[in-house]
Amino acid sequence: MADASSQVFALVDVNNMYVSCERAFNPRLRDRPVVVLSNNDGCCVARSNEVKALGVKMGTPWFQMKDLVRQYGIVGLSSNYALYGDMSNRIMMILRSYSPNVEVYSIDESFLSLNGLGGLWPSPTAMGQAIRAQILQWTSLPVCVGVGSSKTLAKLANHVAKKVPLFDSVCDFTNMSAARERWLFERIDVGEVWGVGRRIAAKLHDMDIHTVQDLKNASPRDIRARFGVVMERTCQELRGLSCLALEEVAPPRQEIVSSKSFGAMAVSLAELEEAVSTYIARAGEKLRAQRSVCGAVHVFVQTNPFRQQDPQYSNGLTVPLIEPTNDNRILAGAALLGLAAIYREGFQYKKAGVMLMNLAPGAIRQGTLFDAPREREKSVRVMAALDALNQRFGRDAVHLGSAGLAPRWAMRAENKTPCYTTRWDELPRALAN
DNA sequence: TCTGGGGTCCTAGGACCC
DNA sequence: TCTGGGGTCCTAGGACCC
Repeated sequence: MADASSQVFALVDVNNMYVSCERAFNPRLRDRPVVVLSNNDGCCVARSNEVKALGVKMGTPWFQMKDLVRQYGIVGLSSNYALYGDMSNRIMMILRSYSPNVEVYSIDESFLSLNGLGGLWPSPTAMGQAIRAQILQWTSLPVCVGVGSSKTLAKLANHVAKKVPLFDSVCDFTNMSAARERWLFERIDVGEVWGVGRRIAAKLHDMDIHTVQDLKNASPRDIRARFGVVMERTCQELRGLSCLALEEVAPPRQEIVSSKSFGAMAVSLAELEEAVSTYIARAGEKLRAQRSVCGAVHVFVQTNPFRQQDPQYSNGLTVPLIEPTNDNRILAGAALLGLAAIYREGFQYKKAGVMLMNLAPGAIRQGTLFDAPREREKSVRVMAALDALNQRFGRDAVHLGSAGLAPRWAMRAENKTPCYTTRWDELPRALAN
């Protein structure tokens, strides 16, 4: 077993994955600026290099790009996740022929352990170029390869491979002179480091830590005091001390979410029920596929936060299950029960979703059928009581459930209203007080 | 008019117990 | 009258990732 100081990792990452997949099957897209769009063709989730060069950010709404689309002939494509998943699998198969130790990190990225493979290749760079050529030939997808003595360094090397043409898409920090590495690190913003997001980058800048080299030079103790153990690890990894191991087998999910924005607003409870039933079916499939049972079902709904002129409402409720299960009828019963409790008339709903929580290992299981009609009637009585309270204390003085599990950005304004939070099973007691 | 859909980990603070 | 302290569990929230 190699010790931490002699680890070598490679990160293989597909350039502009979704766009490249589309181009693989439609060569006419190769010389054009292309974006792939999210659900309902709402936002841009992948950009070709031409579009990045125009300054279009990840997540830009499609309708805000109309001028650029006219001016530069940008092609907008609806996403095709089945295709991307299939292409991903092909790449991962190729990578497994290069190293027995592969961690599939995301749909377009994998870490490889290169430990003990030194004798097979003249250098990691030669291996990286071989990988790149084979993937290009077999799938038409362009990849970049970064090599480093920690995952964080491999990530950073991958960034350099992408940005600096001199490296020809493969960058190896493990065979680079200290001076050259330092020269590079002094010219890369600290925000490019894996684990340093917008907020932390801003704080680091305030501390006069601007470049990768600055962070590498910082004292891990200070970093830990200011940012916690995660950033301390990042700092150590930059110094070449591997703290994050290769995770070859994906652990089972700890929660499973299924949610979607609606193309057209939903108004009635029946519309939301239909959507939520679909989400439960999808989440339940994933739950059973990983052979887990679920201890609680969270359901949430939300109006369109971008339409501030409309009355806003967002709410969520966690319904604990008496016994953990993966029986779809029970999951659906619980979700619909929760939905009935948080549904309010008079709003235009933009989004709904479910989250399966408190997951634990468990076999496929049949449960007792939920007595939905009776529970539903109970929830209607509870909602009547809540409405009475709200009439007495002013509209929306009392909320059911906690909204915290729905997307935060949409919730903040809403949460400023006095909010009474409770769990479904505690509701009768709460109402009695 | 039109604004994605998933996940993870860590921490602080409160409830509760002894 | 004097009014502890440590451990554990849970939740909400903040940060990050793709």
